[in-house]
Amino acid sequence: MTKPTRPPAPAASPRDAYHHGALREALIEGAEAVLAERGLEGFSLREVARRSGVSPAAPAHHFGDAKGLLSAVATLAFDGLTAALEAGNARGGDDPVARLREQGVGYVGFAMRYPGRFSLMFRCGLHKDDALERSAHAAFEVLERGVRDLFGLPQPTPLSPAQSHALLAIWSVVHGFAHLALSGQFDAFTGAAGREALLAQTLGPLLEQQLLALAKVP
Amino acid sequence: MTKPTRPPAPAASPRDAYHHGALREALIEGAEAVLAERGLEGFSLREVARRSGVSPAAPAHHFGDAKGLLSAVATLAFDGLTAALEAGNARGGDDPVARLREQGVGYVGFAMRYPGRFSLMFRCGLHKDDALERSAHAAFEVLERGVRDLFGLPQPTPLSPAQSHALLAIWSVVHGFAHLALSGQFDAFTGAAGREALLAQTLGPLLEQQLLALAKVP
DNA sequence: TGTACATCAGTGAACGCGCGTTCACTGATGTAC
DNA sequence: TGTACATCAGTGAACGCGCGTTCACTGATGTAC
Repeated sequence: MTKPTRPPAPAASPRDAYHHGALREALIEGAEAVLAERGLEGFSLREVARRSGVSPAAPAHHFGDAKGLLSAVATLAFDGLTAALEAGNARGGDDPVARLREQGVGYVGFAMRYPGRFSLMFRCGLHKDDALERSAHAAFEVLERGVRDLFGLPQPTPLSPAQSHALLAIWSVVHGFAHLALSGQFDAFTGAAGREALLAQTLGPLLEQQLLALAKVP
Repeated sequence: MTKPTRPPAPAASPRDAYHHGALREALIEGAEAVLAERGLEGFSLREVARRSGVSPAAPAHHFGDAKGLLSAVATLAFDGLTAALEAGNARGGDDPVARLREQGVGYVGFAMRYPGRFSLMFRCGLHKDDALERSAHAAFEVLERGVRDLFGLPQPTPLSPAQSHALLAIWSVVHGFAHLALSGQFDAFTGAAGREALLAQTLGPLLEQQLLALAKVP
């Protein structure tokens, strides 16, 4: 969420039918539940309203249309991704390679824990308001900072072409890995170990290997 | 398509309303048009029937349900991807790095030329019949053969763990690049040059750099 | 070669359903005095 | 502190629409004789 507008607490009393107080939060929560359970295909404003216990017209009244609600969810999702990347950074300690590797593990871990949010974030056709752009940019910046650390590059210095390619390569590899893992393409590789093991046993070493190789580009 | 069942030629005469002769092909073509224009969200059997000039019940009658039709489209799409990878191989000449790089360019090029097909291929919830699995496996095998060439590894030899990771990394990086490019995430980088320039100016060098680095893993 | 018949691919009108949207309304809240 | 009133967030019944599916049908094709 962009503004920390904390409503006066969502009173559960049935007499608060009007002026819900936390309708926005309730609708976002409902939308996430629908996305998680039915995916974007099965998403509808009426279903969100049903889960949130409000009238069928409430979501459109509050958010304008489905895109508006989905954009709000995507904004929160980007904030969650940023947090996951920061947590990876922290896990990585002082080694720039380990920090970036753990960022990648955090990226894919986020995607696997919240497939609904993840599929939404990179979907075309959202509203792309300021809040969404800002949250998306914040996530990207964490990744870029990690790459700068890898190359020992201070903030204002522009990345060299090869370094820019390395940045896009790292983003692409974690994004593609997440997408392929979610669509079940790796199930043949992992077998009974399950998708959870992918992160520790496959993605970690894979990224380590790639980052060590890329760290040497000019 | 899995079987080369060539129907006796789709006569255009309006008296051939019954026993269309090429209903399967017409429906697949219609489905691709709908996917390209409206995406998977806007897909419906009725719309496909409308475009194909057949009755609303025809698609379901022939394919069982939407999944059946989409699986047929996905199967053809995997065949197209295989062809794109093979074409890349041919462009690459004798250099294993160049061959694999051009496979990657072919992969992303296919995704950008046919976004509807691409988004469909890695969607969960298709029918996963034998034909689909075979076509998907064929595409993967071209990529795996390219990686074997990179490492100079003959067919029966199993890949080392690091080499398997390299295979997954290459698949992930092209897949993620395609997905991010299609969702417009790279537009900020390319600016006016457009997405077409991404392939030659960014993806090629990016893959070259990554492949040279990966070629050295044990 | 010609006739009778079973098959089954595809029709098209009708169905019930869930959807987004409309619209007159209700009632809690905030402000003016 | 108390009253009157404007505002507007949210209601809920109703709408028209496109959807997948149903079902009795039609007519081209293939086989039997």
